[in-house]
Amino acid sequence: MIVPEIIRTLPLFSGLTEQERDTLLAGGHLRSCARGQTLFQHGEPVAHFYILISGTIQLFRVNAEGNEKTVNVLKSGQTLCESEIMDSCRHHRVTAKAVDDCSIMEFSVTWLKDTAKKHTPFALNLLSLIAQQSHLAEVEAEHQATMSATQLVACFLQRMCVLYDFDPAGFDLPYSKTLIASRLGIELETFSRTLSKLRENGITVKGNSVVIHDLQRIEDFVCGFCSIAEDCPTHQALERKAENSARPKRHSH
Amino acid sequence: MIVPEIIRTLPLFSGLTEQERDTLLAGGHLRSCARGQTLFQHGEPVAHFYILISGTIQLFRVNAEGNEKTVNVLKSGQTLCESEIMDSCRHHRVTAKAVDDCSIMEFSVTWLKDTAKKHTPFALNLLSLIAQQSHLAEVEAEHQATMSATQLVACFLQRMCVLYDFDPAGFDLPYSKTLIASRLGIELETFSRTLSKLRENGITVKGNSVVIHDLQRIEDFVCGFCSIAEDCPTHQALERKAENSARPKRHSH
DNA sequence: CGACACTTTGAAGACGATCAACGCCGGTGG
DNA sequence: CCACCGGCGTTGATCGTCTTCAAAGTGTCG
Repeated sequence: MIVPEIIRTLPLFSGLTEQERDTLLAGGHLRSCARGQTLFQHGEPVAHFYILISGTIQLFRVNAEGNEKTVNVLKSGQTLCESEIMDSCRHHRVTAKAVDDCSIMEFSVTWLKDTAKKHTPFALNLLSLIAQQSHLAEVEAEHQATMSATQLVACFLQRMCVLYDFDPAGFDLPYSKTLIASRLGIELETFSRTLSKLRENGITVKGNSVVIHDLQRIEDFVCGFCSIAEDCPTHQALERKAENSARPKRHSH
Repeated sequence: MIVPEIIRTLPLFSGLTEQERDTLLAGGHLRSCARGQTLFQHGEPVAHFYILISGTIQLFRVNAEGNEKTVNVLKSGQTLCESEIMDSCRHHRVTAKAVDDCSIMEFSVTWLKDTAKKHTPFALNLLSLIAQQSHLAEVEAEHQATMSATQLVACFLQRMCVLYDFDPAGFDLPYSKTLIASRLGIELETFSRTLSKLRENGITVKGNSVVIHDLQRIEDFVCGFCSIAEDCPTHQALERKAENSARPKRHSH
C-alpha cells in the first residue's frame, strides 16, 4: 500500500519505526467522500477512526430549531472521532460532512483501541493530541464568553495563518464566509459587518482575499482579551512568522 | 501511607491491582491549601500533577483589563494539570486558587509521564479522562455560542445535580453566586436577573437554596438548544435520577 | 452597632440577532 | 445570446438581550 505523504509526517506516529507504522497503517483503508456527502451523522453508532488525507470536513450539530452550529472545520492531517472512541462514546456527537472532495483513511474502532494498548508511544501521542484539542476547546469557550464578534473574527484570521501556514500579508480564505460565521457562532450578517470594523484595525478583506497589515496591532486587539499571552501556541507561531518575514527571503516567486 | 477513600474509587486507577495503585500513590504526597491561597499561577512553570482530595478549587485567567474569567471550579476527586503535562506545556495556562480549605495529593510531572508510559491501563484511563474533558469543553463552547444567559444558568443547575449528586427537588449552591456567574462568563447582575426568569420556568432560587420543580420542563428548555440529546451524559444521569426518585426510597432520613 | 462582602434592583447604552431588500455571480435553459 | 434562477454576501432598520454604572438591600462577624 502507498502511504500518503501527509500521514508519514503525522505526530501521531512519531516514536514508532517506519516498519511498525506501515504495519499499523495496513489495518486501515483509503476511501473518498465527495463534496456535500455525509461521512457520518449525529446519533449513528461510532464505527471508525478517520485521518483526513485531503479536502475539508465540517463537523456540526443541528438543534431543535433546525439551526446548524459548526463545531469544527478540519483540514488534511487532522483526525476524526479519536475523542469519542477513547471516551467509549457509542454514538456520534456530531455530523461530519465533506465541504470539498475528500480522501480519508478509515480504521476500525478496535484498531485505535488496540494500537493505543499495544504501542505506548502511540498512546502518548494520542494523549498529547487529545490534550491539545481539549485546551483549544477550553480557550474557545473562554473566547466565546469574553470576546466581541469583531475580536472573534480577528482571532480566527490569525489562527488561520498558523493552521494553514498562510502569509499574513496576503492569503485567501480556505472556505466560505457562511461556514466561517457558523464556525464562530455568529450570524453571517454580523460577520460581514465585523469586516468593515476590522478595516479600521488593519485587516482588509475583499472577497476571499485577506491582508493583515499590522500583525502586532491585531495581536494587541485580540490578545489583550485573549490573555493567554506568552504561552499561547498561536502567539508563538505568529512571532516566528514575523521573525521570518523580517529577514530577506531566499526564494521569491 | 493512608490512601484517602476518594482516591480508591477514582476511575483513573481502575484496571490496576491495589498493590500497583498503592505503590504508585506512594510517589506523591499530601498537602493542604488554605482558603484563598494560590496553588499555582498563570505563567509559572508546570511542576506537579494534583488530585483534589477535599475542598473546592477555582481555575481562572486574568486578562489585560484585569477581569477574571473562571475557567473551571473543581471538587474532590478531580485532577489538575494532566492536560498541560501530557501536552508538554511548560507553563501554567491558568491560576488555581482554593475557594475552601483544600487537601490535595501532589505528584511530580515525571511521575505522571512515567506512570502513563509504564502502566497501559493508567494511560488508557488518562486518555479517557482527557477525552471527556475535551468533550465537555467543546459542549461548553457551543453553549456559550448558542444559549441565552437564562439557559446557561438552567443548564448549570442541572449539571450541578449530576456532578455533586444533589437531589433536584432541593439543594444548596456549593459556592457563591459571584463565582458561578464568573464560571458561566456572565455578569453577576445578569445572573441575578436570570433567577427571576427561571422562576417562571419552574426553578426557585432563594439565597443559596435551589428547588427544581419540573425537571422535564427544564430539560426541554435547555436541551432544545443543547441538541446533545440522548448521548449527553448529563441527560442520561438526570434520567437515572428521575427513575430513582420515582421509586419509593429505601432509607429516608 | 458598624464594617464589609455579597447580592439585588433600576436605568441607560452597546452589541448582536433578525427580517427584509438588494447586488453579484455562475449556471441553465430557452 | 439573453433571461432567469439560486447560492452567496452586503447593507439597512428594528428589536431583544446583556453589560455597565449607580444605588440600595441583606447578611455575617467583629
